[in-house]
Amino acid sequence: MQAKVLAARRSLVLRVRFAPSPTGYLHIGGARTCLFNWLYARKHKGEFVLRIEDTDVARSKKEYLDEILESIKWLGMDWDNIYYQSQRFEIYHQQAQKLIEQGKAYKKEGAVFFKYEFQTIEIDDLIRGKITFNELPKSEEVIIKSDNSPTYNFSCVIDDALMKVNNIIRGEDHISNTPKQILMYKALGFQVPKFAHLPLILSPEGGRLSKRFGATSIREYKELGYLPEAIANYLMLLGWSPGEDKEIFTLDEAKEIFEITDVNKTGAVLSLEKLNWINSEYIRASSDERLVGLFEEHLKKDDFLPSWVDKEYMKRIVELFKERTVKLSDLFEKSRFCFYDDFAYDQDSKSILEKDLSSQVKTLATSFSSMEDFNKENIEDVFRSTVKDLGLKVRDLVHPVRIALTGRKNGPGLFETIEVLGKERVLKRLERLISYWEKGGVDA
RNA sequence: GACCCCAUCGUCUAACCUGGUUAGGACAAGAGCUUUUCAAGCUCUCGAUACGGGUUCAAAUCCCGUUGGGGUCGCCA
Repeated sequence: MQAKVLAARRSLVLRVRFAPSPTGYLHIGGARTCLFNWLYARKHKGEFVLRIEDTDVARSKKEYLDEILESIKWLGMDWDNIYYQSQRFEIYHQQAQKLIEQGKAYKKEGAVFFKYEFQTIEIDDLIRGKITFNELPKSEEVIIKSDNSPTYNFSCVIDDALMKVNNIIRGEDHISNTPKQILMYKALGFQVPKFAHLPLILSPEGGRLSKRFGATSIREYKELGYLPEAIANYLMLLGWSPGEDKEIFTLDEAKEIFEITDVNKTGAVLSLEKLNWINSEYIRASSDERLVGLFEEHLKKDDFLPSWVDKEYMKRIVELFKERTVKLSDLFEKSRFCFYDDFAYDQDSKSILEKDLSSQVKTLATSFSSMEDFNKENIEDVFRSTVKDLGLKVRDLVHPVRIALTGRKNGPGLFETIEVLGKERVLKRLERLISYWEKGGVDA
């Protein structure tokens, strides 16, 4: 009795799944499909199942599986159940046998074919409404291959039916699989689930996101320095909107209001510009501690971090660059001068160095060297009064000094930069600029 | 080619379901303010209902067609 009640409850609860194949890394498109499934399950207090479609034993790899699972978690999702198709071959064979016995399938050339008759098929799509197929290209379909493994359409139907997946949310590229699958549901005596076909993510050139487009896997985006919340946020925005002109929102907020029926029908072009903007918003909103952690992790991985660097120093660098960081990789790139002295002066900054100001910079260095409390405010006071005494404008010295300290003409505020680098290194770098002028424009 | 899906600024979208908005927002672009540069921030500008027919007092919104774009046509998933 108890079991019966449980079984009834089990079929009532909303159940969705994400079914990745471990033959590659988790793709941007797959991640969004996963996201929408997860959101829908959480919104309706349903169950989110992960089903690993590893029937292609030759192409499936543990490395890919691990990465897919890790990416899903990294983006902020979890799952209630996980199944592996490679462990369920027995089930597929039983179901195929059932069809053979009923005369709905037959063996040929070592494979099992499912045979069906033409009929009009209607899909009641949660996103698109009614989709009608008036004809089908074939009249039979392989369900068990000659190597005994099930085909995608067959194992998919069996599993969705037996796992009681009652809402199938997947990419639009599966629409044309749906009629065959519905025929299989019916032949096997299973209840046909509801379908929702998501629009595809398109590349800016039009067409599918392909190899021509730079990064396609979640893992690559992580390595490029995108934050998981930013990617999840951006992906949700592709085809769905929380309304009220809201664009920056978390998974937690979305899972309260997400509705699959609100998803758009139109394919969405991936825009790195918008992703970058969202990422920069999240970076600016991140705590310094978190950024220091990520920064450190990255620099250690590349064996870049000098041993004298401590957490406090990292934090000051983060403060310096946070506001002008789009991706974490920018932070890594732009802050190199904070760790090493061996940078060259940028080609396009050399024009600023054309005018020889060696004596003025010497004066500045002297003023700096006699300072006791080398903090931002004092540095600014000393800098401004020195410049005034020299009869110069602030900008006359700011630009050359920035190049001396960072190698570039653009960067964070000069006085903050001077403070972070510290007196010793600042003086050393000013020396270098002076000798550059004395040697007639040759960098040491 | 056959079958199927889709159509609002360059891009993502709101308004579409339940016809009545100066068709709104964001990214990008351009201009300005601020300023030691860059960035950020603030202000402003540019910019769309693919086309043609209906239905209706009224159409981005409903219907039909055209055009355009996309997807699928594997013993891959």
